[in-house]
Amino acid sequence: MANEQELTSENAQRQPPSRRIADDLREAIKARILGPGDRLPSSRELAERYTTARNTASEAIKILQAEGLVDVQHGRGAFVRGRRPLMRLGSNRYSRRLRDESGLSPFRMEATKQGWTADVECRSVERVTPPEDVAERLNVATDSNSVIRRENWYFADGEPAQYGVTYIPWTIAKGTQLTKFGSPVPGGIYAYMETLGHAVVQAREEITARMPTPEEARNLRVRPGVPVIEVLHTSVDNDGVPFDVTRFVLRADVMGLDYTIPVKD
Amino acid sequence: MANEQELTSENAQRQPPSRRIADDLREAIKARILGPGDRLPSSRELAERYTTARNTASEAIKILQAEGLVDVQHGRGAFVRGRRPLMRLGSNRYSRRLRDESGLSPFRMEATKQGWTADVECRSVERVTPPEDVAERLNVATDSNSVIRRENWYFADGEPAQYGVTYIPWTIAKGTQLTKFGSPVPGGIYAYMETLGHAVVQAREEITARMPTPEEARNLRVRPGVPVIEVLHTSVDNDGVPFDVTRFVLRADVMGLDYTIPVKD
DNA sequence: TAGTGGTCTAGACCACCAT
DNA sequence: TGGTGGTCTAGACCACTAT
Repeated sequence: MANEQELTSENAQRQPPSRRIADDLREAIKARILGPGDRLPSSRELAERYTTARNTASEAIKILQAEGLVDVQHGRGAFVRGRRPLMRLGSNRYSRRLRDESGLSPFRMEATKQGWTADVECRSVERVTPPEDVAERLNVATDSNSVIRRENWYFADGEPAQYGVTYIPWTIAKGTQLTKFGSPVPGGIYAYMETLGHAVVQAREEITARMPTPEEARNLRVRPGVPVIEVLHTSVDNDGVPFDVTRFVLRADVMGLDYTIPVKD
Repeated sequence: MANEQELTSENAQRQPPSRRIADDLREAIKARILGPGDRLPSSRELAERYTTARNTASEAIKILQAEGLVDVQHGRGAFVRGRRPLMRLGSNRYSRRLRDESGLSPFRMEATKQGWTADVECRSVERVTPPEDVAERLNVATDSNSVIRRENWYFADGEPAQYGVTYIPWTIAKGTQLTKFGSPVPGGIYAYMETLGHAVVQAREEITARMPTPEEARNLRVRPGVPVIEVLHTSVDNDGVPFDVTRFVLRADVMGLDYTIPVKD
């Protein structure tokens, strides 16, 4: 149990009690009086200590939760979050040489290299009409079944870490393994696409961050206060033709991105 | 004013009322019954409509706020958020040619090209001891005043969009304009560094996302429910020497990143 | 079973915004 | 001024976790 301390401070009396309590706790966390993994005082305890209603103490804890500082567990308590493990994606994840050396798909390669167990699960493969932003990048029509959609889920040490929805023009996927469920070859989709004459020569990645939808929160098992990173990836082959767009959604508490880019003159 | 509608639905009776209200509102937003900019029913109105306490209705609105779906304004109401403007950073932002053509620093170049007015404000320049992760990347000692720290704030159309804290080894900055307040030349720091023999030949950018600290939220003026993107940038010159590390923090509701990367074999 | 968080009620006061 | 959100109180019941 985390030890007691003089958590009180005379910060801004004009602040509402819930903020004040949150401030005190935040300071205690920063000062390492409450270290990673430590349990915060219970809401009842805080309420008593600050002579407020329990509601108010709960509000304070919610504030820290929304800041991503603590991890609240029903029936157990609120715990100080440890620093993020930060698993990163390299920028040469599509390099053929690296793939050939390891025989692994990009995600498996990154994960195992960093000491995680990796699992990839194909959830669905269907022919659909693409969303607008995808259609734009692939140069396909938005009003017909012009693409194959493949949904994959990625796990690190058994925990969901990201998912990706890949769109491939039907004109490319037609009659190939890409229309079938599961990975076409052990090396992943890109290894297979290369045998079809589409090697990744250039990639564009558009990155945004946002809060997860409730569905994403449920499926990725992210707790409140953890954002997701969305990466819209486009692969371009040696003819300058975009042949795949994938929307990745990563848990920001587990994953980050790491790019090394040459700067042209 | 947003019009009325049958917002109720018989979704999961087992859910707490606040969730149920939030679900209904979320659906209405997705269905465009409540479009961007529309005002949600007030907490009092919701409470009456669902026969709950106002507290409960407020909770529901807070849920949507935390999801980044609505923007709550004190004394005015809760409004449906529009889609993000998405201002993006190019990957060749450090290209010398582009800089020479425009005479602008990277941020100004990006912003003006996309139709924004750009402002950059130098907040402070001091000699300090670097944080650990920065020292690691710069190969400097962590226990002395081994770096110059420069803090810049960036505004798009007058609104804060990001800030950046740059660290440069003292051995490089010593005796140069870099130790002085403000931008050394109109083209920005990198234009100046190039005259010192340090051209950016390679850049590494490590990207994570998280919720803002209260201080960041205040200064960047982000509303609750909006994450920030953190970019740890490292510049490497033609001798392979890292000569600058900058930690950028971007508002995720205004900015995104856009990388185009060549994939080597 | 005792302790924890989750959520609710009913009413209250304050601060902010528009008119 | 009347409507809006922000927050508080005091007490209650439920669900989950540990023992």
